Amino acid sequence: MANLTADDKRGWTQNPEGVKRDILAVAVSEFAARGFSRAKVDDIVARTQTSKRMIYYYFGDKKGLYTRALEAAYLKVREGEAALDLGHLRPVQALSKLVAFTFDHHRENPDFIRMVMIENIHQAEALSASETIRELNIAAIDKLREICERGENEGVFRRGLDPVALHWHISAASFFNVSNRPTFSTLFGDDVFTDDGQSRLRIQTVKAVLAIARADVV
Amino acid sequence: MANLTADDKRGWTQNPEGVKRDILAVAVSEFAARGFSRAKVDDIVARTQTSKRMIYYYFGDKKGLYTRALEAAYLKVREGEAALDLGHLRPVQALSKLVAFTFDHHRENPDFIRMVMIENIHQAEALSASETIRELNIAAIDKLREICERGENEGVFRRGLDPVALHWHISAASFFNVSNRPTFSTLFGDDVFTDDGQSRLRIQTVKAVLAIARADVV
DNA sequence: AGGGAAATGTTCTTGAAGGTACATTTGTAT
DNA sequence: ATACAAATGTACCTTCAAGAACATTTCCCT
Repeated sequence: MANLTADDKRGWTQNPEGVKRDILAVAVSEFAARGFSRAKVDDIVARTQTSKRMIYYYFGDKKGLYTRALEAAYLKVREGEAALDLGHLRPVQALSKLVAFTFDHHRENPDFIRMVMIENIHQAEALSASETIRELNIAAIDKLREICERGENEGVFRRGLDPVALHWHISAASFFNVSNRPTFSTLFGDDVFTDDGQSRLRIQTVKAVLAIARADVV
Repeated sequence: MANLTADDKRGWTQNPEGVKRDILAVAVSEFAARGFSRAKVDDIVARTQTSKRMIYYYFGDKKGLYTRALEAAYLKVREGEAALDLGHLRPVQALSKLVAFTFDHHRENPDFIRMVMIENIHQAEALSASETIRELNIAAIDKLREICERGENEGVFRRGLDPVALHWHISAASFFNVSNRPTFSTLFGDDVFTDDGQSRLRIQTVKAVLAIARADVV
């Protein structure tokens, strides 16, 4: 029963890649929803077309599956980011667009956010071990660094602007917006999470980041 | 062996309040460090002067202990905030001070931050059930609301400024700074977490929030 | 002083969940 | 067509950890 594409009249068909994809997709969703310990291998398998056996066959153990799921989540998100083209925009516009995009992109990928939350709870143990992910993120910041350089050269951004610090600010808002929604809305209501509220927050976040970057803001 | 204050020559002395405090303090630290499922009741008890029996006697079950630990963490942090006096400052200075204070205060209370992270992973289940905590937070935002009103009246802040949205921005930076340190430093290095880096981030965060609030920023 | 309630110590039970053993089928190379 | 490796199915085992049972001591009230 390990076939995802079609046929199964009798017995089963081998489909290693399909099985792996199937398991990984469910694992991301399950780990993201419940965290490492609360996610149960049996539950993951139940949402799969395959058997528990295959998880251990392909991923070794629960920890191995988790690590691969984390990588898969990063890969998917970074792929989405790669589509963004900012090269033709002036620095201020490019930065504004990057912030707004990141804000929306994080909103659209709650599973990714939650995987990162879980990693942080676990002191980034699995993340540290993954060379793959480190490379992905270096690429992610290069885009921002290029904008900073152009902005400085044109004199519209402060000199000595640190792209990493800027990335920190952009991430903080965009990440917190998703990660802390449960507690925040419980304590302060849902207003900032309505469409209008989110739209206001996005604008404010752009303004806040520009205030840090621009040379003409006191 | 359940005495925290002094004597134990033979047998033991009853000390209900001390025992509860002892358990709660360890529970906060343990839950914050490992999350709900990975925190083990036996481990908590091991760091305590009491026995497992007492946890179930006073807190019912693990979940009950967790809820009380969450409340304890909130209480402690909100107490620290209450010490902050802003009434005599002009709005811009008051807001600046509040932001800088929050930034530092979150840094100094990583256990609280981590408890909130865990709550968010768990969809704020325990938080929703706690009336106590809700009240604490309403009080927390009143201070900010008062600053906003004064600032609007003096014409230095925009009209229609939403204190909750402002709180969102302040929290986002201050919270993310602690919550995402493990993954962020793994991916982008420790620079922003050195004393100098943190000092720069704090200044930038103040500037960013002011840019949102002030009437004279484009 | 003594009796009942509150607090604490000690030991055991049990279920869930991660992981393994063993068996079988499918695909592929010669 | 056959033999071997890869892929999958099924059933079981083991351990860990939450919580309960049972026993004892301390405190307070009259």
